[in-house]
Amino acid sequence: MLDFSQLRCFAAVAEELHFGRAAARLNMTQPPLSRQIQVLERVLDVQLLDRTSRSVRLTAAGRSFLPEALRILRLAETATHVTRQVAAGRAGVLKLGFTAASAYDFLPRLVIACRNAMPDVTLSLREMVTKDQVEAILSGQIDAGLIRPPVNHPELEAERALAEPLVVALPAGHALVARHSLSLDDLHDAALVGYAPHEASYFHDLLVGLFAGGDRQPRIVQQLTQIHSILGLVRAGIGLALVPAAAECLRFEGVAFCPLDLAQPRPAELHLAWRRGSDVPLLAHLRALLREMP
Amino acid sequence: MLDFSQLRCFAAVAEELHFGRAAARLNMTQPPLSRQIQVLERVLDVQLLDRTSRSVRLTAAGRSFLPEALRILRLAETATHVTRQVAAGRAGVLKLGFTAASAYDFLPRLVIACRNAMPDVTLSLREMVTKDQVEAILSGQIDAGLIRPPVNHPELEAERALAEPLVVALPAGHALVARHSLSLDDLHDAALVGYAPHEASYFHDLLVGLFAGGDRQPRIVQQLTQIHSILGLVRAGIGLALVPAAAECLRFEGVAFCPLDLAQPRPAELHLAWRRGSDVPLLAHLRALLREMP
DNA sequence: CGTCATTACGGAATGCGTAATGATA
DNA sequence: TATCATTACGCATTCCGTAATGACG
Repeated sequence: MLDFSQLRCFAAVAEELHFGRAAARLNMTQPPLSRQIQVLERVLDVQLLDRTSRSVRLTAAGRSFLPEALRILRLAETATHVTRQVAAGRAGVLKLGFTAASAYDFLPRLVIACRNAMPDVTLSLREMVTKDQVEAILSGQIDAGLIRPPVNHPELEAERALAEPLVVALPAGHALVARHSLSLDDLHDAALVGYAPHEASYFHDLLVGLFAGGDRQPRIVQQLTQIHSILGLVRAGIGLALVPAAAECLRFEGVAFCPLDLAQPRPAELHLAWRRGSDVPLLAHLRALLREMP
Repeated sequence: MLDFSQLRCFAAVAEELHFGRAAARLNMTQPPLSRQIQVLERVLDVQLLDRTSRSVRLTAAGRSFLPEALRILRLAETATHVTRQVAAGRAGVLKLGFTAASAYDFLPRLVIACRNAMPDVTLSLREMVTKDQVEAILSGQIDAGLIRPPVNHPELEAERALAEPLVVALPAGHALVARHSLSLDDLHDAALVGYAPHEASYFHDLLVGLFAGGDRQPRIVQQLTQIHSILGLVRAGIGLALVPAAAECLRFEGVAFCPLDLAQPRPAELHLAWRRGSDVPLLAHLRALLREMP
């Protein structure tokens, strides 16, 4: 069967057209080189070289085989190199899930940082809600996911990637638009567009927690899942909404944003989750990258 | 260093994800298979498989290496196949020189016949005058050439590829156009556009031979090299010309052709020439093809 | 305790290098 | 006769297969 060492021998002889020089180039003596070529010719059942004791010339078949041999050798070379890079986490593909809201500001910054730090790495991105990401991580469809906490599946590990403030979204003409900042007290009378308890449980629970213990609860007039849909209702005057600060990136026409003062200034968290004991080398680099991000 | 057998072993295990089944597929026992994988991993300095005594899984590096390994194996397979085909003369490139006149009729027929008989063969064609073709064959720039005889260089061999009649080219309004055929006698008074003695020595000598011994020589009013140029002069009424029958394929406007009766009915020969002892396997097939051509 | 990957070990084959041979100008 | 590819031969290494070991359910 074909053999890399035979290919190297043939390439050397074909380029030198001289067994002695080729052997020197290969750090070996002529006799074994001679035999390697003979074996290769027997394996192929094709004469590659016309040789007398005075001259060595390529046959037509040899001329056709030489570039193929070089190509195979080059391919083997790059394959080993790339594989080492992948093993070291400096190259390859990382399949990453993300929630819609993280795409507004955080994800693009992550992609840019990744491209700068690891140019040979490709992020394969898929938008999914948190629950689907957990499934996808467990089944191996994605290597990691940017999800809303808490991550309490025993097969998963996670760490915080981002914590951002909440802001109040108001319709452009609203009386509170003029304020520099708002507190929860300012919202106690307001109609609020809220989050669906199952599909957007993280923000739903966050809101419930914020208002827990207060005398008067705000009126939740709708419950939605996606932030851009919520802003649409805000714009239509259905109510105000509490959204993560990244929502301001949307520049939603007819919607204004106002900072919200809270005891916990950055309550909206995004975590990176992955399967416990994952052997994807890229993951370690991605986590290092996340920790360095502002 | 990398090894084809290791690649085959890895491919089998990566596809089966089971050393036992992979070993069976490779017609070997598990232990050497195990070691081949270990050696491959040491050569690459990369772990390709995660294996417990209960399960075998690919690592990220292994997933990236598998398609490369398969590609290398496939390439090696096709390279051996193609090389065998080239050696057998059923594939490859044959660099063929040809004279301008042979391109009118003979060369296209040869190309078609070649394509039908040997679909994996490419003819690389170069128009050159006979003298240049001889040089090009000797220097290896072309493998063979369609040239005008005689071929008397000791390093060359040749055989006749084609013998065609001569025809008389006349301007459209010429008195002799009405004739069904002409003889040399009909031309003894005529002005003739002839061939340059050096650049077109074959046709020059042919004409000289034809009229040798006759009482009155025709008047050679011009000496050119290329047939299409000669026909241009014929059309302008400068004189008649004797050209190979293939020239009729040109459909030169304002030029008529008339058969020429000669003792030797097909005096214009085209030969295939090649370097003596050429080892180009395709050449044998091309010669066989030529002999079968009408 | 059964399955499956790995390690241990003995024998065969492969491959190197040195020395001898053969062919060619 | 000098050069250069090939054949001959001895030695070390590699690699297979059988047998033993070890890990995991």
